[in-house]
Amino acid sequence: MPELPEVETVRSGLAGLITGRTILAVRVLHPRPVRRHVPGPSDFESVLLGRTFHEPRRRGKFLWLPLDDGDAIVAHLGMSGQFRSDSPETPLQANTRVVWDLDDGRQLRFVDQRMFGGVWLSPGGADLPAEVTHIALDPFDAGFDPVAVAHGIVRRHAGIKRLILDQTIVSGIGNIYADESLWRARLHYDTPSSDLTVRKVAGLLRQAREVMADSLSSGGTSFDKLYVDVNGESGYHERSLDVYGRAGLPCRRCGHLIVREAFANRSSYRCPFCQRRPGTIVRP
DNA sequence: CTGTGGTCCTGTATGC
DNA sequence: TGCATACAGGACCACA
Repeated sequence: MPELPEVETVRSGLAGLITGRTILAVRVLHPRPVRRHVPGPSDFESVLLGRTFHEPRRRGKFLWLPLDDGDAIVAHLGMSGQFRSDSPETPLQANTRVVWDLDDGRQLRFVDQRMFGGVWLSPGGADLPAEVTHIALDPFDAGFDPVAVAHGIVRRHAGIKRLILDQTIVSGIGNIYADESLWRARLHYDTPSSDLTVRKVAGLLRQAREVMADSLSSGGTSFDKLYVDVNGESGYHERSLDVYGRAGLPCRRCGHLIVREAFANRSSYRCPFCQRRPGTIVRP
């Protein structure tokens, strides 16, 4: 479940491991994770040889690894993707999909159980890959303007959670941080965006930035071995989540029991008191 | 253009 | 015990 804080943790970890390193060999162990590399798996193995990494970059949940000639390797972790740095003597982890041999004698490995993620070459993509241009700025970007984004959101007509999950409106937010942000802003996930004020939506976006910053400071959220950093270490932020995954447990604000509801093919968690369904009348 | 729902994947947990 | 089903969900795409 890598969202922005987890992807940023991976990016900064990669920065110290691959920046300035040259690729000596590439092995693709499963074709699916390179499905977006149109020339195919064997081309991916040959076309990268001899190129050198610059510092990895990120927008929302997309990563890219600029190369010294102006191209870039684009990477998305999907649901379960991991980058690992290992000695070549270390046996390959289960579900290892792509391996790069680097000129410092280490291996970079892309491991992905469910294979929703992938890696591919983006010609000329060092500055901003074409495959990432449709992704909106994330709340950590210096150019991110919560009020401007909020104006766009209140002009739309969908449930607020759907819109903050839309990576072309604001990027980096996934199911966990959407629920956490909505809890902090005391909003029901299905509140029609057109019923909200710009001020309220801008506040929600600032909450999203805060909750993701809190998570980033502790290395990202993880529940299991599906998200780990480049050294295989889990983050510990799950202890401080307020609603996500807490069905049946008391709301930390008011004590009402958190509920889990199906929404848009996924789960949503909310406090039935702090985050009432829009239009619900509550008598004192 | 906007909104909605289905699909891809595999490992783990749960139910009968 | 064993098999079947549900579930996890980010990005993309088809369709109304």
